[in-house]
Amino acid sequence: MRKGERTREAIVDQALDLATVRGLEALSIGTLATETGMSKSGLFAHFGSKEALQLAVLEVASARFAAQVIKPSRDEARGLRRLITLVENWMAWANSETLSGGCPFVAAQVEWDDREGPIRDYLVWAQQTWLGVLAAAAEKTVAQGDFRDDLDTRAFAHDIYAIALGYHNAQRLLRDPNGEKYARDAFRRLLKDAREGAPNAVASAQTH
Amino acid sequence: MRKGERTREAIVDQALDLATVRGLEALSIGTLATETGMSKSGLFAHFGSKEALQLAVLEVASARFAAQVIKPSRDEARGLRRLITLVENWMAWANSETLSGGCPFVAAQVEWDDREGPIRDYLVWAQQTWLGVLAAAAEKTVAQGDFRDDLDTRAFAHDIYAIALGYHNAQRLLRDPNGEKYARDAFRRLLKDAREGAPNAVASAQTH
DNA sequence: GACATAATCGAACGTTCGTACTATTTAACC
DNA sequence: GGTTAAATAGTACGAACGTTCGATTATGTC
Repeated sequence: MRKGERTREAIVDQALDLATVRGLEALSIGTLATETGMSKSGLFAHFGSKEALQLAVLEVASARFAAQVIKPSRDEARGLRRLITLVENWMAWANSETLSGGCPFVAAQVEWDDREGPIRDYLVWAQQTWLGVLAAAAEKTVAQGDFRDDLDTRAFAHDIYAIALGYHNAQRLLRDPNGEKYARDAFRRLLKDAREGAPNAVASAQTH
Repeated sequence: MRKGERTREAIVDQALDLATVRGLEALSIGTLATETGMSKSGLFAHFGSKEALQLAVLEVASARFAAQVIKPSRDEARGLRRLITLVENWMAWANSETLSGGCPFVAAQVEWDDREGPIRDYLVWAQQTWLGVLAAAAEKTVAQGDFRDDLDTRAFAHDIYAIALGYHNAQRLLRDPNGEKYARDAFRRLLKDAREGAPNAVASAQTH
């Protein structure tokens, strides 16, 4: 029972790598078997279906995202500080060298936005969860008086997500050297707008 | 020579429809043949390769984009008016019922951002062109004094694109009823920021 | 209407796909 | 170390993939 889990993990790791580059659907059991040095059937036995393999890939991607983006942000004080760290970590994640093909969720979300089933459901759930984390951080920032209190935090989270999508596109497709600058400027503007009229607006502006 | 062109167009039209839903790579000659009531080989003869078919699909998508988004904007006065119309038309395009699977470029861009070849090249060119159109409209708006003259119009175009990506995601994947509102608000903020300190800032604000 | 050519079809190619089954090897436990 | 179960390999499957080729039908032209 031990060996199986280890190889399964190794398979999924490699599968994630392959999926970020080629896409989650183009991920094939045959090439994955060759890449891992296993037989097709031996590899297949770990999952039972391609869909289960794809879900396993998304799950390990979620775990990595949580470990690299969300978890380290807990070192920062709740509120604005943590919110900024979340975005900072997110940008690093999208550019991570361990994800040779960019953020796996961005690719999968576009791939599955017109299909029904458990994969799509998982993607929606994952993104809603992530937007919830961002919105919660914004909520806390409002409570601390660093954002104005009529801020629509769901909209705010959506806007951050849009910035990240633009960043991903500029980096991955256009290879625009200004991509990072554009994203940072957009985020700064978003923060400024959220701060406008906040109780601590002046003090907050001083620390930045 | 006439009949061939007609059927070819019909094929590509149907192919575009299929590609927006399933993706440009998942577009298969077999299913496309069934869907059009043709034989696989008869259909194939029109293109000579799958890649040529995919390029043909992108070309017709470009033509439609030009016809539905860019061309009608020429009825509007150059500058801010036209810029707003461009974005307005773009949002309508992304939601167009003729594109049952959303904007074909968004899907293809994510699909090909990690692959080399003529398809990727075309996608980059198409997007650069579109960003150029947006930037040119912004440039004109600056020249007319409706935007501040230190505005980075390339960055501005990028930001609009990011908003559109967020809009597409909210509509297609999340099916968020607030998606449109979020996008419009973000665009309004972007305009406001570009207007800040512009020569005609007050007059411009009055017309909105 | 005959002729040339364009358009389409039918059948088959070799691969790869996901999956199913049965062996065989390997690892875990007493 | 032998036994049992887990893990992997082997083989095969039907279907779909893009592509080729030769035959056949439809079209446009004189």
